[in-house]
Amino acid sequence: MELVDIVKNIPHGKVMSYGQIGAQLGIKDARVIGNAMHGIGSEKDVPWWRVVNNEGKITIKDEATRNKQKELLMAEGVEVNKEFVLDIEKYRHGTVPGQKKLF
DNA sequence: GCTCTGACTAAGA
DNA sequence: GTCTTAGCCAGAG
Repeated sequence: MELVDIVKNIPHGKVMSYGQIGAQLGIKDARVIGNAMHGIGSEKDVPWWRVVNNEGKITIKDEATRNKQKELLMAEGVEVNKEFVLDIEKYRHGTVPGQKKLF
């Protein structure tokens, strides 16, 4: 199981948190996910934009990339604020058992 | 090789 | 409540 496989597994219009993905990978550091995600940012085969932090917020440093993610999410019907925040409880995918237990 | 940094998270002060 | 600290892993230099 790789990072890209999990990201690809996210259905259209849904999102997952870095922590969730990290949990499935057995990685205990969610930052790694984002770091790896930066590498696949150019990959159009991977819906990297469906990955946000645990608060449902886009915490990307690069403004251009952040803005692009917002657009892509909104294009899929995901409601994103101007603060780059979405309703994580509403759009979360993966139903992690005890989602905040692992971290 | 080793060190730094980071698209994070949870827990403690 | 907000702020700080620690945890821990993958690339880049």
